[in-house]
Amino acid sequence: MKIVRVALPVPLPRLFDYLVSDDMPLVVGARVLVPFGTQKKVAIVVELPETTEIPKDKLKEIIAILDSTSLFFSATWEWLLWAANYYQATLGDVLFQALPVKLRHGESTVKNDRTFWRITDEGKNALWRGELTRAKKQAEALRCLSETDLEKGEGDFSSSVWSALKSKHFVQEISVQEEEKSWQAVLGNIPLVNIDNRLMLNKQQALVFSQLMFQREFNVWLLDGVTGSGKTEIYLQYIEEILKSGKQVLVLVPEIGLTPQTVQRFKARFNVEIDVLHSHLNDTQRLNVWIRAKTGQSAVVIGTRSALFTQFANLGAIILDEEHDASFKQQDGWRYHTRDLAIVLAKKLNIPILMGSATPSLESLNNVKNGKYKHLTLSKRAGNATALRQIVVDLKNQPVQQGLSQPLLARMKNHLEKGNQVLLFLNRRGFAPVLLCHECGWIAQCPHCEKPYTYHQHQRVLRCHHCGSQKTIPRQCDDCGSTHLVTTGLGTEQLEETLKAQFPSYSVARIDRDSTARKGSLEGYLEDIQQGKSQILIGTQMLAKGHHFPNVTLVALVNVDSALFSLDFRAEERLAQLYVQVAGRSGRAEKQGEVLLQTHYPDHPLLTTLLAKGYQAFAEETLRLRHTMGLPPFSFQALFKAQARYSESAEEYLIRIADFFHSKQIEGLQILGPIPAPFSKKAGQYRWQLLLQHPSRKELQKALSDYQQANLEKNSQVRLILDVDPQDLS
DNA sequence: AGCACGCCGACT
DNA sequence: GTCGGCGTGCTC
Repeated sequence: MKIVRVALPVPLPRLFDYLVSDDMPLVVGARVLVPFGTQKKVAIVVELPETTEIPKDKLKEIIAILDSTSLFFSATWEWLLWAANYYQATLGDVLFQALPVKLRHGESTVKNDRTFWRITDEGKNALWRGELTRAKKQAEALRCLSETDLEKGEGDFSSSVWSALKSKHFVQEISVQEEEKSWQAVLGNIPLVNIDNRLMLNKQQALVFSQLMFQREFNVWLLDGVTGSGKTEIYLQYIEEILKSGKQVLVLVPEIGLTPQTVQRFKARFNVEIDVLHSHLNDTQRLNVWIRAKTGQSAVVIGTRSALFTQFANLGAIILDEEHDASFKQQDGWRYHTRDLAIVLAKKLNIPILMGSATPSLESLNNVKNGKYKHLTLSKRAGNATALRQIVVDLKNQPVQQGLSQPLLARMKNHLEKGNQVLLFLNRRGFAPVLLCHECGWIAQCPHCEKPYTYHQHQRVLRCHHCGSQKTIPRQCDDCGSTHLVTTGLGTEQLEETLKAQFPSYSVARIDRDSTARKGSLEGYLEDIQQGKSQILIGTQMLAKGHHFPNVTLVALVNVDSALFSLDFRAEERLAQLYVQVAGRSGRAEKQGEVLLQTHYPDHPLLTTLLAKGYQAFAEETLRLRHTMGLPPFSFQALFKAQARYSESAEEYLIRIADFFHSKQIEGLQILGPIPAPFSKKAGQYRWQLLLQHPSRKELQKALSDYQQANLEKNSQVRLILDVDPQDLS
């Protein structure tokens, strides 16, 4: 008997040892079926150790071997082990999340035969004679089949329709054994590219492309291009080069970027197999894409963050669009950043990664500065665009109704009466309310941290989320003595109500996480907007990306102040990105576009820089500020989040962790907190957080692994999440 | 995460 | 009397 060490899909930070008879062929990276407690579980072999510390009588024997070879290529395997270590995740979590659901449950990696519905002669006759008048759906399905076979599970007919047709012998199941042909073999002599769809590059694009086109080795390229400057065309032509060299390409896009139009543009360009990993796929379809990529049948895979874990027989390049996008950060399970992991993968595979954005993250711009990334710039818009009018509304001393100023209401009325659409942005997510003076703009700040206090409505206190101190709500402004103190921050629902009352003759659509929670409902909303069914649109960041609304002529950022004075140091960056994207939305059509910002601080230096000099200048100034304050990217962070039924247990747990790090006396390590999380009570659970910060990534990593090794006593009452490189501090 | 075990309340 | 609620503890 030999020993086999496996990872299991359980949230336990350790591996488990089993026995297997000597003659059983077993390799690292293969799946096995093991007894676990009273149940059977699929596990992944991680090691074949000589010895074990587990007493022999406790070791159980594995039940079965599920794979004869590793499921992972060796570079991918090393990459996943690295990722688990870096993000302090369990190997079980990482390895299992990297597999399609069907493989997690032990299904075979050999693709099932595809089954199709085919019409029978009886069915044809029935259709001819016009039977099935009482079963409209069945008749419709038959009509579809009379044209072509339909794959099981495809199409919009329910399974009950098919089973009814089958029992009438009108249809039969046809099973097709699919050949595993590489995409090149399928392509054969057909030309790779549909030349008709290839666009002519302008001078600037051609310059950028000439730098890229022969790149085959690891390098990070940041394609910094304004909206409409033709980034996608650069991607397409670069993909063409990679495909010509016989290699595959992975294209990663933000959640919102995977629209049918985007996919269509890729499919229309190339005559090769392009697989799309979108949220509507079922488990079988996902498994098929995984198999097709791993066996070299697909040439290009396009998908959102989880597509990063697709394995490729021969990957030649990674393209990551909208590099700055927040949806690339996985926020549950193990918390990885798609961009950062993609770069590590590219390095392991020694292939180039091309990232694009009109508003690159400050992290990436800093990496350009220090020479880690190569910078490519597209500054010219391909089409002609009308200039955008910027309007800043100073809210000081303005009558404001539910966050809406008179000038804004007047502009809205004006645009609506011309038959145009109006878009209001409320960047509520991640912003905590602050208390400010409506007359002079003074902000209630913690005297120790010089950070704004967070306004807690229920407890009627101001609390500093940096040091945890709190104070009662002042009645007067410290600067001017005015008693007119207001809070920023209002929800999309509240805004919707107000607007419906203000503009009763127009229809209001609200688009945020809540209203689009249903799968696919976003697409529906977007279509309604395109068709002009709603005139007033309320949205969060998700509306800003990639959608073109030709009839939107006024875009308003309702809530600029909460971003300028947020606890989260990234709020300004996000505001700037939102602003630039929004500006790109409007003014693309023939109609003159306007962008309106509401603020108590029209003279805020970052705001004036952004409006007068643009994103690049804003980014440089913000980076300088981050540098002086020692914030990322000039330091590295790890955030412990604790959730519990009782506030005290969450707090105490984090205090114990904080004490551990204090006792280690690590030079340069900042231990901030624990403090209550900005929205500290959610779903009956209290949330606290503890932030670690260190100027060296290595040192921070060392501190974290010390913590992991110390194996502090757990508290089953408290749920703990560790977020390495958090993107969201609230 | 599951799942068993165990100890208390409201029901056929 | 039992069914089932969810707190606790364990998984090689």
